[in-house]
Amino acid sequence: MNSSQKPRVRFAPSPTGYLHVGGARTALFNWLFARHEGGQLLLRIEDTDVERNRPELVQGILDGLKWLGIEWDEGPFFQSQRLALYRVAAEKLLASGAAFACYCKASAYAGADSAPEEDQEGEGDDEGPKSHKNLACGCRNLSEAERAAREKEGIARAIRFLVPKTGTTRFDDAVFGAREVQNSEIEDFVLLRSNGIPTYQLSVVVDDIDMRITHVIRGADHLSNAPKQALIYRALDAEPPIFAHVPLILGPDRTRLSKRHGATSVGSYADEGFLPEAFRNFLALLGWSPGDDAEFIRTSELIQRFSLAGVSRTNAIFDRPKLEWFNTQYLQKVPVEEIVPYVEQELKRAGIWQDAWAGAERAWFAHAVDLIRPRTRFLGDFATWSRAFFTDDFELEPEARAKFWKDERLPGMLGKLADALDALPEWNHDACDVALRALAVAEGVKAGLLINATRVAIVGRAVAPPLFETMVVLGKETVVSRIRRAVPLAANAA
RNA sequence: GGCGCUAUGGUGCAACGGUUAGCACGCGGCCCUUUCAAGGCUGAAAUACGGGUUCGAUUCCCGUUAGCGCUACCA
Repeated sequence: MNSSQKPRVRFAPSPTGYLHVGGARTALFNWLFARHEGGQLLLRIEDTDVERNRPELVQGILDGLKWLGIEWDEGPFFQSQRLALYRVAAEKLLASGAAFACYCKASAYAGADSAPEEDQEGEGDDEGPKSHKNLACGCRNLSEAERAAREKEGIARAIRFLVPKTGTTRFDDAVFGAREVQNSEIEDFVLLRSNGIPTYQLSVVVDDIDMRITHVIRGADHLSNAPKQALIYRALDAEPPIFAHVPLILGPDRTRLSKRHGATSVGSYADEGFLPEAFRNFLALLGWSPGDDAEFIRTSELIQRFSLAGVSRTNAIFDRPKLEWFNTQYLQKVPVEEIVPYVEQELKRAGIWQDAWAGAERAWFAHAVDLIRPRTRFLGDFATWSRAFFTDDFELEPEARAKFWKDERLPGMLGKLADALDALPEWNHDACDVALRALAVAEGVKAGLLINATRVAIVGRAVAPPLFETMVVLGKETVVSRIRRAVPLAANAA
């Protein structure tokens, strides 16, 4: 009944690029907040910039959110399909006197990239739009006659908000506290462009009112937009929501994250083999803290502990090594069953998946994954260095052969080992262990020499799980034949 | 330039007037050891600077500096 009391938040990306780390973090905070409060999360695509819109990017954003495990309760809504709503609001504001018609020509900035930068030091400081505080547009003083004249001329009209010259505007921010800004510092911003399309300031407010959004959680780069929006809310007879501006995520060079920082789209992290939950955990701790030293926090607990009060006010730098650390932690600490599906996906991608592993050999598969995972860093590791666990089609790493097949007695010993193992009545860890060590004693070598050489023979790598457990997982037949196959190769190496 | 926000080791966070300033990543060392990880122990490493307020400041106030944001008919 009182579901209307529950918070409603939204994630509102604009399809001008892929879903990047910063956006993902904003989406995550919105989602954690909604789940924690038992509220709703809406997804809204802010595609009012016809110039830079890339409709084909929308799907990528949705995919990124899905990979992250962030599900929304309503939407996606597209602002491009709600244009009438914004025009009505703009007209209403015009009629009430809160806004005025502007006939200035849209500033000629078509050249997109910043012109030569006004870097001349001693400029006359009286020219140019940003040279001084002439924030009020001249059109606000147009007489009725002047206005009519321009209309007659057919000059396209934009609608600007008539910002009061005095007084202050206040709003609440759950992160930055109660804020108050001088109206004299706010320019007469555009609400509706001369082409009839609303600007961000208008559409965001109209939608947030219409969608009954209670908390606006977004990047701190919008902090200075909040007062303008609060002005619109009140002019529209609505109460502003509670804002929560979260600090920005910067690249290692302390500048805003962008393409030049390499992989910044969440999709690239999926491709690299990160687990969504590890990524979430990492992201959650960028600009938020549960209040204590906890770091490995599973998503369910993140939801329980999330609070806007824990959001910090300082920008955070994206630390890739720490992200990788979280990934290894999840790869090895979470119950195996949880990562088995990801490994399955990975092996399918590599073309070495066998359906039996999801059926009759399910337990075997989980065991193999469990054996391998302590040394994995990315999901891809299951199809690369530990490939030999799943297919006979694997390479014997040259470096591994060079390192562990130096001794010229090895070919002979490997042959004897294969025979001894083959003769084993029982195939288990201890039996293999005893057989190998007995041979080492008989041959007068350290067990380590044989162990390392055998590891290379059966999995092709110097870096792999403990040998005897590996033997058990691989099975007698495979182990024996791989060792025999290695004998001549070891002879060459030595 | 104007307005605003921020400021704890290299990085991410704790300490919300009184701690030998804590944890984690990364880096070094040691242990463990069957390779490599993981794990355990351990070392180096921080309150930007200057003024206040206070018995006492990382913490509150002011200034400086630095970084970031906004300053578009982009979001």
